[in-house]
Amino acid sequence: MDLRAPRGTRDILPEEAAKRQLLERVFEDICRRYGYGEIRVPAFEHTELFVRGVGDASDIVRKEMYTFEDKGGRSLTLRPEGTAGVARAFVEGGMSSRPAPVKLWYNMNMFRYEKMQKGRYREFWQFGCEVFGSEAPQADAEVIGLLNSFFGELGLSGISLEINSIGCPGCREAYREALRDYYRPRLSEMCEDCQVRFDLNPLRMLDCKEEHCHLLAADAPVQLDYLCGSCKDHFDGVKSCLDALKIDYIVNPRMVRGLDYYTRTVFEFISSNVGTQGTICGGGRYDGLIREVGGFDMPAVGFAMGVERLMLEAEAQEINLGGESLPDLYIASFPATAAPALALAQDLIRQGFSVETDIMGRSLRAQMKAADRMRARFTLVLGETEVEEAKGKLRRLDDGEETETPLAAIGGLLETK
RNA sequence: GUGGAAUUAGCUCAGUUGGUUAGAGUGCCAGGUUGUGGCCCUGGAGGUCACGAGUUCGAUUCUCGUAUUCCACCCCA
Repeated sequence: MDLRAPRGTRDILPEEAAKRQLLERVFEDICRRYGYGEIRVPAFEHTELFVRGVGDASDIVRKEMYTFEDKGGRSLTLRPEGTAGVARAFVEGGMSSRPAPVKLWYNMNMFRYEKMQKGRYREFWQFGCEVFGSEAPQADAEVIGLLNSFFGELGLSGISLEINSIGCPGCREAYREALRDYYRPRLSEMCEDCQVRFDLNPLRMLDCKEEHCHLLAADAPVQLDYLCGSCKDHFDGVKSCLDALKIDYIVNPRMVRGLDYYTRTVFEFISSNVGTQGTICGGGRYDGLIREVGGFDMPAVGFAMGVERLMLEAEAQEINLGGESLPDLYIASFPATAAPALALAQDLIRQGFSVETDIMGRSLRAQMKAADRMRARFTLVLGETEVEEAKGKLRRLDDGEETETPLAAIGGLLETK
């Protein structure tokens, strides 16, 4: 029996948990300032939600879902992404009757059955935002701007933004046909995957890595040339907003996202520090999804960011995410004064300080070593004399300076020294 | 899902051309006398050498399988 954590899952030990907490705090705070409210949705949903929402042509639905049948015979799936569930909750919770736009953020774990690699896990976490109810390019620009602010506040740099427009269903169909017309005479030269993609989703043929397919893609027609008037205007609107926000971007006409629900704007934030899993964040517009999951027509735009990839990026850029919480005071004691020491520690903890005391039954010397090792700011030796006279010496560990003080005044000294 | 590499102490790694009780550094615990940390010294705990089979008198070492991780694809966050 293998008792290790299952493939693709990982433990987050205290040091890493503290760092992630910092990322979470920064993200939450940014979202709050941009006017987004938090949403939490179930970790599993009816399988059909993801099949309809994410799309049965997507790799996620075709081969990466953790699907199981519960004891009631329902087919359920651990969420492989957040948007479908959030969209479902938006409809089910009657949020479509709230004043538009409705702006939501989340921080949730996701599950995909994938082969492991650095930055790619079977259980992973995503920060995400969704804006419901606005068709305007300003909404697209706002979520991109939020991300840009987020990376900026973390001190991350060198993350490039790529954008594209894949059009609405109308102009996309025109483009699909143009693509098929281009590829049809060349189909026999192409790889097996692409022959499948030809019928299923010819857009995916564009970023095939097979050498020959890749060469053919270079001359293939580009979606941007097939945008209808309103989609073109929309894309121009997004770009001019990004310009106004002074956000650099690269238009990548070959970018295709893996989820079927996207319309018009798609974008990725890409880093070179995360190995081949360089996409830290991906998003776009999904104007048809709300109807797909049972609501009325409702435009929406959002993104999801891989928290583990963000961590790798922060680590690579040597961003200080903190992670250590040091005690203000270590109270050393003797067997006869161990109980009063515990009581004094409790008292100071209730005053808001971080205080450690010996729960190992160690010698004084060993307690001092322990205090040093955990890098406590101060120590106080609480012996019988100190207890009787209700005063003691507060010793600052970095320079050894000692201050005589009544025990009742320790809190004040910890604050000022 | 395809191809390749790796797996020895909590961590980073040596090592065994197949042969008694498997090593280092670091970390951890204790001690270096009676109430004071960092440096230093001494001692200790901790490994079924990833797991399971096979070959062999004998396997941590060779072979196969499995698991896990990593790399390149695929794909994505």
